[in-house]
Amino acid sequence: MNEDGARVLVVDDEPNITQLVAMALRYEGFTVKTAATGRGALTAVSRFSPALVILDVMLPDIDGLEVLRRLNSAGHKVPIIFLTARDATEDKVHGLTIGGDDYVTKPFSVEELMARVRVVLRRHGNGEPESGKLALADLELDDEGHEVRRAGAVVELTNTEYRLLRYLLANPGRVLTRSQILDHVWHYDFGGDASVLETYISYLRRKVDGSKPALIQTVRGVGYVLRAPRS
Amino acid sequence: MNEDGARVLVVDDEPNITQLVAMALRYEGFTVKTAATGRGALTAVSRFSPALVILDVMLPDIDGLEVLRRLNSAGHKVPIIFLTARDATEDKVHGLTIGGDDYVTKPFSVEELMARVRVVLRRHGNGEPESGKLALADLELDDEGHEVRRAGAVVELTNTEYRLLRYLLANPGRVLTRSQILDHVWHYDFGGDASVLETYISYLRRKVDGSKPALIQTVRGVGYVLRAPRS
DNA sequence: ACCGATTCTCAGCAAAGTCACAGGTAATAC
DNA sequence: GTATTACCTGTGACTTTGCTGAGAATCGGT
Repeated sequence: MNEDGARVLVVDDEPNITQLVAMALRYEGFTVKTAATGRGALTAVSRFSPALVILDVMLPDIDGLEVLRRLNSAGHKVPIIFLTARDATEDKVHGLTIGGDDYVTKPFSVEELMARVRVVLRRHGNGEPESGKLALADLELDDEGHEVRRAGAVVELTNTEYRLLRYLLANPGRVLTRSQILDHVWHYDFGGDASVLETYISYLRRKVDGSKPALIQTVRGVGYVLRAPRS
Repeated sequence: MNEDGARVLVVDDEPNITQLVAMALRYEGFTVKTAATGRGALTAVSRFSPALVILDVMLPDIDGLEVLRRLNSAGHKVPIIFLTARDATEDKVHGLTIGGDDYVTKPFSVEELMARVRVVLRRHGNGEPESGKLALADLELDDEGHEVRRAGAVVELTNTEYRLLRYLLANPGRVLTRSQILDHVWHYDFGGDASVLETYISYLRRKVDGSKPALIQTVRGVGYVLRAPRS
């Protein structure tokens, strides 16, 4: 997927999160290391020299922004994606992430974070050499422009619709269970009614499948697949 | 089947369940340990370091979700499949299954649970390197796409039909007794009339064998086999 | 603080799947 | 050949699952 797998360092004090993120990154072919503290992050950066750091702002010892400052003054130019709670600090992070950096508010969905990772790595010429496009039959999805086309015509999607479609499209012909989809596309602590998924499938069908042959297929009792209509 | 047999830990307070599940897993080539309590699970994880834990949510001492939390905060990165009653707690489980985790509602069928085990282990790159496909003569079954083909043509099956066929196909040429089949394919507490099986064999014959040479064969007084018609 | 867009809940409906039953057919025993 | 048993399959009631519309809650931008 990535030639040799770009190196990514994930720093968070909750093992839940590092585990979740590390797994998703490995699945996409990256080489991943994790750390739980600011100090740990600093040493890991110099030892592991990652192409990207995913860094929680709140850490038990040195906070994430301080880590950024120290990395900068030590001359390390690694891009960072901050993880931050959705509150006032958000603005502070905003101000400081002027480099190639970015930030994602907790709780995020896996698809959301992976999207940022792709953007940041591409911007640094480090990422996958892939086109950033997914396609199946006459359906195309372009990550760069965040655009979807069916038979050449642009389809306007909301963010959630887009992430859902992207996840399905990234696994063509493979049945994804409800819980897999909910785990990838919805916030990791989403505790709500699992029927949102059905609602969004319904939205997607209306917008993407419309009158055309149906690509989004239900596998009753199991989940959903995206696949070219058979015969 | 699995190279050296990945280790799986099964935790439930009903010995019935642990026995049933352990047996099925051993049959598939896994190395299995069981525990009956949350504490037991925690120590077993550190001693046995399984590649997967199957964990009941309701346990006499520490509940399953708490076990997950403790494992995480202890830095153990083992994926978990939760067993849960089909009620409101289902949603709660969702929020916490953020890793590569999954859940199965009780009462489940063995085939159902094994399907999840395969998915989770594959997702973690731990599982069998197998293709996820089964075949016999011109009959193919593809787990990823949940698709069955006979002589290349897709055969539309319901979920129960699929599980039944899969079980037969996983044991080609081997006669499976009625009770074996009922135990594997139907919910473990299925108390109904054993003649459902005949009904489903009938469905399968119509859909899979159709006009073609019959692969599904009755062994009168014993059970059923799937085997290539002998000349 | 407002307004529009988006996300999510909920409930009713429609469709599909599951299972019990019963009468029919085929195999086996005597 | 007939009786007996095991198995097959059509019918239909019941259950489960998924789809969709309507509207409440939330988010985001001005």
